[in-house]
Amino acid sequence: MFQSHVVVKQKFLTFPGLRHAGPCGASKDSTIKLEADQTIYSEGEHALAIYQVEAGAVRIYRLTASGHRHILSFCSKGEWFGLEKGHVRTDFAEAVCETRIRPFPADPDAVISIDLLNIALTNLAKAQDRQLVMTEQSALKRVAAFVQEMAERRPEEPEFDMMMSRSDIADYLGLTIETVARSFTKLRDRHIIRLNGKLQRSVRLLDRGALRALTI
Amino acid sequence: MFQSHVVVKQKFLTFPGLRHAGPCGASKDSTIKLEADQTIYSEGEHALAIYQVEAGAVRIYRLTASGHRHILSFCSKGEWFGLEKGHVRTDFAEAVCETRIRPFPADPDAVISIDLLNIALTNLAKAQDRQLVMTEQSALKRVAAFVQEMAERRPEEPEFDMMMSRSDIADYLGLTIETVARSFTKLRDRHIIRLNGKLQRSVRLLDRGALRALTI
DNA sequence: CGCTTCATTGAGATATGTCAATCAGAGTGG
DNA sequence: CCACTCTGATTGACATATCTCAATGAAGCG
Repeated sequence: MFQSHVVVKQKFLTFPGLRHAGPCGASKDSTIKLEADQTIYSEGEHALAIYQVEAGAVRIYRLTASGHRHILSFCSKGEWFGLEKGHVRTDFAEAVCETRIRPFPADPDAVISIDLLNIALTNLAKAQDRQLVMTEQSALKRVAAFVQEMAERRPEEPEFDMMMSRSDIADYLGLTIETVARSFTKLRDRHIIRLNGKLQRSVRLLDRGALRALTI
Repeated sequence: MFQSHVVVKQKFLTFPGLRHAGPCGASKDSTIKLEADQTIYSEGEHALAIYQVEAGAVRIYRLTASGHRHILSFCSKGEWFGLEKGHVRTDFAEAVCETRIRPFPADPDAVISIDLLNIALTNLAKAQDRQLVMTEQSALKRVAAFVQEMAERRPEEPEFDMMMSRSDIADYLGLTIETVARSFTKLRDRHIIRLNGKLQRSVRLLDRGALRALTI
């Protein structure tokens, strides 16, 4: 058992984000710029920092013993990741696309102002919501829930870019790439969404009601 | 944004567990005795307390809009539940069998000693582990993972009682009762477990290695 | 133009859901 | 004691959704 503040001090003894001090590394405002697929941290590493996404998206995943990748969550602007129970990373974090993140905080004293409990509870709530989505048997519903989740992150924009590949989505929803593609096709054929762009990752919502109906 | 300690004080203004002050209610050592299936709290209620299980087991679940029950977690001896992000319950908590729980803490000053962050992170880690189990496509593997989870809670005992019904297990693993029963039969036929008792809820592990192999 | 990558589509195999019947144990009442 | 019922678990037969394997399509790039 340990107290929150003790944990904090243990976690942030050293300046986080050192591995990113390359050409794509931290600028003087302490944000870190990442290219697509660049690793932020890996399983087994010492957990030195938590991060907040400033732009782009991050995937948090684990590798099963059988070598399958399971994506636990996607984090986009404003969301926090990297808060762990122990001092060792249990998962991997990578940029989905060109991304900017902020390690937080470098200063052990400043960290007291971060509400770690709130971050943990927010992530817990999301993990629980996802559990419900995963047990929805229908692949179409899972994909619909995913689109809904992505759409909610940009409530104002009529069209948005999902950024992640079909493979990412499949590993997130526990489906195969083919089933994900078929589900997107169904949503398109039912005039619920329109897909645009080279990689069909740009989504325009045509029928929010129908989408929402699928997620319930 | 709020600080942990502020949350604590808001959460515990009143003495928790008032609804349990019946014949099965709190004794003077503040533990609460519950019969099987007795409700601890329900969705929509004001969150007044967190709880620790002293004996028995508790199921935490949600009801989907379509009326399906999804069990988020089972909590057994020593485990904490009822810590929520907001002030309103988002799920239901019920005793699986005859159960004893301790509301914690009644005193706003004593609560400071509870490591809420640790509880939240423990629950988060469990929720994430479960995500991996849920996306294991094979029903047999999910049931094996469930048996493994139950067995780990009693590492010393050669035989243990699962307490929960096939229906509970199905709602936990995102399967049907029939598939759960078939999976248990397979585990029995492969001499991995032996099932005993009227309701076949008592499990004796015959081949831990084979069980573990299924969960990987 | 060939090559690569990512997405889509098709055909067949398989696991799980659905519906229905049966079984085992406990309790109840005659 | 025996028939009856009730509950929870199991088993069977069939339908179907998703996975698997394979082919095709579309866009970018050397």
